[in-house]
Amino acid sequence: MDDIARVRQFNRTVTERIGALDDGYLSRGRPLGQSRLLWEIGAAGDRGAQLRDLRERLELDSGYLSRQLRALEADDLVRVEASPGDSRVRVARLTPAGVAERAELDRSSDALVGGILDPLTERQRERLLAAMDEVGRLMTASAVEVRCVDPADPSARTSVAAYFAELASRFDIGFDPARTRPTPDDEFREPNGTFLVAFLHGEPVGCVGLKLHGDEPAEVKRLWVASSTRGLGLGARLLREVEAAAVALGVGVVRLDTNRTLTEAIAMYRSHGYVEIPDFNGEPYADFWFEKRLG
Amino acid sequence: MDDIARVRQFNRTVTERIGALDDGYLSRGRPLGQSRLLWEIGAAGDRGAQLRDLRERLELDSGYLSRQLRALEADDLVRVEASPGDSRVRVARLTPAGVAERAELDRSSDALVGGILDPLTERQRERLLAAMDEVGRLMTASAVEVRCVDPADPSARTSVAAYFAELASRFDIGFDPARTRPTPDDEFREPNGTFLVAFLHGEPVGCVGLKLHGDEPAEVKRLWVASSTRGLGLGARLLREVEAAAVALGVGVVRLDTNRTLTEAIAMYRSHGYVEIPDFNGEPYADFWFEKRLG
DNA sequence: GCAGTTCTCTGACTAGAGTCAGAGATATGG
DNA sequence: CCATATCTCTGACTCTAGTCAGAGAACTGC
Repeated sequence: MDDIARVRQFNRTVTERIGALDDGYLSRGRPLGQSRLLWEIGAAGDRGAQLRDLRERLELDSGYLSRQLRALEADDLVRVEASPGDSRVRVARLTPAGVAERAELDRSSDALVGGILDPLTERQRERLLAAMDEVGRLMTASAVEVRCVDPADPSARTSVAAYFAELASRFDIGFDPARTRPTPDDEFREPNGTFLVAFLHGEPVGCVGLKLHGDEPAEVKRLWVASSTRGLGLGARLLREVEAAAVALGVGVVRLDTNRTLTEAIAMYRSHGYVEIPDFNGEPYADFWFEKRLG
Repeated sequence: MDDIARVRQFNRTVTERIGALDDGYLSRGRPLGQSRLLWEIGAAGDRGAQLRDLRERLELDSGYLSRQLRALEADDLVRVEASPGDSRVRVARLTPAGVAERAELDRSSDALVGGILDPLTERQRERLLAAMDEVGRLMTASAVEVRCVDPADPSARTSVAAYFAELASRFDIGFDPARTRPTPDDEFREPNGTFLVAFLHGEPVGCVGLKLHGDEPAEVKRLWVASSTRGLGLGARLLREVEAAAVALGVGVVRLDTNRTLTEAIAMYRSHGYVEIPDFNGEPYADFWFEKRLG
């Protein structure tokens, strides 16, 4: 059976069994959309959910959301009030009856999950859960999109800020961005370089910069992966993509520096064909320097 | 994270990514239901699909199906004709345009699957596919339902017939049901015994019989698993369930006989606590006899 | 304080999915 | 051949989901 047929087969089996999980919501005699909304509002807890957040998260039309909320209010499950700060914004909260109803939804969904797990032996269950984790992880990995982005773009800014914060927490000597060798935005822009950001559901979850040095080897910098997406092979993917971008810009050799506390990164560089070289840039926070010949 | 949360997490990730596969059908500007129907009719090939089969397989209302077909006929994708044998029954076939359209649907669905697989490395892809196979297999296993059934029920009859056919093809000396020790239906009925059938999507895919012998050990017979559902642990499950049924009927010890060519079965008996004993029943086709003390 | 923007709501739609009752044609068992 | 069952079709519905335009209140920057 070829790859595509295997995915299709998976699709059939899974939608049939997992689709039943939605029935748990339907079984409470409420349209699916309203149940989902109820669940989502409850997830926000006591401080309530702002309507605009709900709209964005569930991708609902504003008129549609409004009507759904009205229906839930009519059943006394939800109360919608103006936000204290900005009274254009409205906030939805569950009533006690709504909280109870949501708990009930949870219970019937749990029961359906139980219907999948219960017929299995302990060992089968463990294997199923492990395989589910693997599928989830790899499908998430494949949902990540890497795009070339201007270094002044908000997504690049937040990525670099997160990168610096990460360094500050990992380096045994702390990290002060002012002490590192500065890289103006322009050096990460073509034709001087490039900057890639990885997005998952529209949120930046990783980045990498490339800085050209004329005929000298180019430099890979700011390689960062959000802690929420570790273990998806995203670091390696960013490295591959930045190398491809370098090749496209006519680069033959890339270099980078790294700190001794970033052990996974060091291992990754080594396993991707990077070889250690002497200090080439005098970066104060670096302990190791690597180089790779491309193509 | 507990088991249920893991399943939920899987559900979220998978429905989001896999749900996109349905969009491939929608993208052809036709309602999803009609595309699915088109696909299903095409799967039946040249001899066409009987409407009643389609109705059952897709669980459609007869009026609804009729209308959908009319729409497909209007687009000249499908032709519906009376069945030659029984002209109440009607048969749907794809026109050449329908065949082309179905191929197009396949292609756009392939492209979406590619969108999941392509961003991954070769190794990740292999791990994803293997995990998908595992999830599919175990979810199928958990969808199997084992029920106590009357031995004269059609599901029991077809199971036993398949069991005999299997023996005939596996035994090196062939198998003639007339030569084996006969077991009248009544001996598989309470209070003389019981008969369990495993169902998957309503179809029998396995069975096992239990025959009491008063104070003597009870006998497990007709343990069969359809070749389509091998590797799901269904044999072990039937064995567990028949043992539980035996205990419920007050049985303390069960026995069974088997043929030397059924090596997986023999291995399974051993690993489930069965110990070899001398011939206890003189069954002509048996080479090994086993016993297990229950509870 | 005014122009423009943001946020929510209402009203008026469309489309797909599915249900139900009953009619009409065709087979089957006695 | 007649009563009964099977199969498909039509007409008349309902519900959910979702879209679009525009009104009105509240905020923001100048």
